[in-house]
Amino acid sequence: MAATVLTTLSTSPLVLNPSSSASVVDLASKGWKESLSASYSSSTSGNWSWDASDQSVPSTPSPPLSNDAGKSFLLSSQSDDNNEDTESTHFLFEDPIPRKRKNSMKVMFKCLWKNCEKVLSTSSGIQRHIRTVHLGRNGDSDYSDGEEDFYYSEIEVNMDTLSEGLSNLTPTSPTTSGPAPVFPVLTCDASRSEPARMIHTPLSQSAPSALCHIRTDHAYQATTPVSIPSMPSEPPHSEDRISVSWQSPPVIYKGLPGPMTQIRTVSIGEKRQPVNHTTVSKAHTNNTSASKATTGTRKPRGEAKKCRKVYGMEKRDLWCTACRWKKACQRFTD
DNA sequence: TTTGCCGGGGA
DNA sequence: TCCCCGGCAAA
Repeated sequence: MAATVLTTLSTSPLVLNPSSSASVVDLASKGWKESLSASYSSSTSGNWSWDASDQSVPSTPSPPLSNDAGKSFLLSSQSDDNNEDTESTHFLFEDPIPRKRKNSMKVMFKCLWKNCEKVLSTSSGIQRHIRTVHLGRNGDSDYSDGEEDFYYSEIEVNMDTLSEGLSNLTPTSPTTSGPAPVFPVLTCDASRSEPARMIHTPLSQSAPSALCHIRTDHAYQATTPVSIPSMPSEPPHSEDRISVSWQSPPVIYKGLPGPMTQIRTVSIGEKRQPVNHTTVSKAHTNNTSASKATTGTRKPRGEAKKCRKVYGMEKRDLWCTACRWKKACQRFTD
């Protein structure tokens, strides 16, 4: 294995700096074995535990990556900065599409299990955590049926503000403002594995609003039955169950004071918003919902289906007159 | 790119 | 007043 790695490294164009080869050799000779035997942190007290040693990714849908090539990438990146290795590993192994790195964003994986806020830096780590701690499975086995995917979510953490956030973060109240977050009610006690998927709501509903912007990757997984490895014991309703879990996302934000962009707080990367909101301060969180009014008196587009959407262009005679005249729909009002 | 609809204008 | 449509902005 080590010889293969070294051979790959010697031919890899990525190793441009000869001075780094020493550490590479060092890592290859003694470090890789340790890094492969994933020792996940089983601390239950800390909400922010950093699992830097875990680099095996047993059950991700990533495209197959050559082991040798992956190792060479991994080792060469390790030689640069040890703190970066988990991210670069994640960068290489987790995402088929290279993630845009903005400032110092870091992708973490947060356990969504009730009363468990464990955050790990690798998906395999969080999967193993869920497998062993919550699902009661053998932690040594890398076998995964994919169920763990439903119990953790990917979050992006701005490392610039993480240290600040850590000082304020408490296990019981991770929010700084706004309504108390509703953590995912997975009803694990009733019947854990089966209905949990069905009940699993879009993750943004459970987003702790202080530091995390939870991506809705699981919505994709939920609507894509292919992504769930088939299991012999899996009941035949799995697809029905999965499709039910996809609710219309805008429902989540009803009753909240402003557009959804306003409930996102500041310390997380501004992925969706253009220039206007990037410099907003921490105290400037929820009550800026009127900022959109600066664009004019145009009322925001409603969520309801309109005549055009419902009937289509070919049945335009069924539209309400307002829709026919390109006015605000009167039939499907909001 | 599609969709909702404002604002304006013709009949 | 009815009807149509250019064009803007949100999705």
